Amino acid sequence: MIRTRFAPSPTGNLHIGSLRTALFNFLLAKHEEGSFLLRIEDTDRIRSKKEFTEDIIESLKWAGLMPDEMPIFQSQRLNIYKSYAEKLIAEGKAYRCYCTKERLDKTKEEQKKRGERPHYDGHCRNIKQILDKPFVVRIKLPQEDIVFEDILRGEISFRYSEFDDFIIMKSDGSSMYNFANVIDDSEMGITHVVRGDDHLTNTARQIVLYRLLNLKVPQFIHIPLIMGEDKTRLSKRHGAKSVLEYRDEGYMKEALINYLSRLGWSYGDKEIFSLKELVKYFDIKHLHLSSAIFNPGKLLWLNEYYLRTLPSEKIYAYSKPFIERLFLKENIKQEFNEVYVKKAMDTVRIRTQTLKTLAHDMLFYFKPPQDYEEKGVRKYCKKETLHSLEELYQNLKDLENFNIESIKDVFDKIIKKYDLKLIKIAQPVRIALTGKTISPGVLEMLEILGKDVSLPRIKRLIDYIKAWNEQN
RNA sequence: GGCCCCAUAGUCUAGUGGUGAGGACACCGGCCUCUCAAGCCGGGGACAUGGGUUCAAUCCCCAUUGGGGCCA
Repeated sequence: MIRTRFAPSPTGNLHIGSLRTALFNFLLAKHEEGSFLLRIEDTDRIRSKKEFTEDIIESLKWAGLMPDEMPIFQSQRLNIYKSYAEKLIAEGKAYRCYCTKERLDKTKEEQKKRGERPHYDGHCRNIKQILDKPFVVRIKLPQEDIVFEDILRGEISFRYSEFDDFIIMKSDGSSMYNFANVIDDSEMGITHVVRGDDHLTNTARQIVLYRLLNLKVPQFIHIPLIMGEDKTRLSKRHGAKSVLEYRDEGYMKEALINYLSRLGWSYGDKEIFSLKELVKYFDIKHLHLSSAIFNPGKLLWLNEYYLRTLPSEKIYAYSKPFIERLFLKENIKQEFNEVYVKKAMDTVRIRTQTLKTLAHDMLFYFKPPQDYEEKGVRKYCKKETLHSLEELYQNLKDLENFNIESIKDVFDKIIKKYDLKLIKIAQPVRIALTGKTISPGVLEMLEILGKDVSLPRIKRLIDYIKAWNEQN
C-alpha cells in the first residue's frame, strides 16, 4: 500500500510550486489506491504561523487534494524526536556537542584560510560525560559514501567528505529539519516521497539518518523546481501568486490543477485532464527531469477552456461569489434571479478569461451602460443610421413575442428595407445595450434582457445620437 | 568556489538506434461572422556543441557549454 505525504512548513502562503508537489504526491498515492497524508513542519517557532497552516489546508481543500488522515503537526512531536536522539547517543551514533558559536566560527575561519571546506572538526566526538552546558546533538558521520536510489534518476551518490557531523537537535531541544523528517516519514509509514530536487542533498543526509536509526528507507522521487521567465526559481517576483490568490482572481481549480500536472509530467499528447483522469493516468515514469518555466498564458488558456466547457451549473456555482461581489461594488439592488443569471452567464463565459472577468463582463445585464464607447459611437452611430435604428425600435416595440426568432425577423426586415449590412444596425444596438463594441451576440442579448429593458436602452441611444449630431 | 541535478521551437512536452521529429500555449495567415471570442483550416519555428560507439544516432557513452539547486 502506497502512502505519500505533503510536508510543508507554515512559513508562508501555499505557493503553486508546492501545490504541484502536493498534487504529484496525491496522484501517486491515489493512482494505486493508497493514502495521501499531510504533515505540517512547524518546528520553527519563530517563522511558523497559524494563519499559514490555515492557508495551506484551505488551499488543499479548494484544490481537492484533501489528506486521508488527520494532519500531523511536528510541534506536537518534539518529545519523540528527543527520544530518538537519546537512543542514538546511547548507541554511540550521535553525541552531545558543547562547542560555542565562537569556537565554531574560529575553526571555520581557519579551515577557510587553509583552503579547506568548512566543516565541524569533531571536537566533542569523544566527550563521554554529560556537562552542565548548553549542547546540540550531532551525528557521528559514518566514513562511507552516501548512495541512494531516486526512482527516476537512478543511483545518486555523495562522498561522505561532502558532509560533516551535522546537527540533529538544536540547543533549545528542538529537532533539525532532516531528523524530524526522517522520524516522521518512518512513523507515518510513508512509502514514497515526491519532493523538489532542492532536497537532493537533504536526502543524502536523511539516508545517513535512516541507516543510523535502522529505519526502512522510502522511495524517493526528486522533481525539478518550477522556474520563472528568467529561469530562476519561481517566486512572487515572477507574478506567481499563492494558490488562494489565484482562486480569488477567478482561476478555477480545474485549470490550476490541469496546468500544474502538465508541468513536468505528460501522458502522450493529452493536454486536458480532470483530477479524476489524472488519478487514473498518473505514473512516475512520465515525470520529466528538466525544470519547467511557469507560463501564465497557458494557465489562462486552460481557465478559459474550462470556463466555456464545464457544465453551466458548475460555472454558475463558481461565479456566484464573484457576481455577488460585483453587485456590492456596483451597488446593484436587483434580486438575484438564478434563471436569468445563468442565461446571461452562458453568453459571456465563452469569451472571457476568469470568473472575475466573467462577472465584470455580465455587468450590463444588471445595469444600463453608464456611457458609450466614444470610438464606437463615432464609427457606428452616424446620422444616417438614425432612420433604420428608429424603425427597428418601433418594430421591436410592436413585437408580441420578444424572442430570438422574431427579433431576427425584425432585423432582417430592416436590413432588407434599408439595404444594410447587418453590422450597420447590430453595432448601434450593441452600443445601446452595453455601451461597448464588444459583447455577446446582439440577438441573444435582446432576448435575455427582454423588451422592457432593451427598448429604453435603444431609445436612449437614439436620443443620444440626435443630441450628439446637433452639437457637432 | 565545492558537490549534485538537468538539456527536443519563445514556453510546456511526445517520441524512437533507421520518423516528413508529433501535440499544446503563444505568434502569423485564411474560413466562419452582428462585434469579440470560440470553432475549423493552414504557416513559420526545435533535437546546445564537439568527440566517440554503431552500417546508422535526437536517442547510448564521454567531454564542453549552458541552466538550475544545495552548501559555503
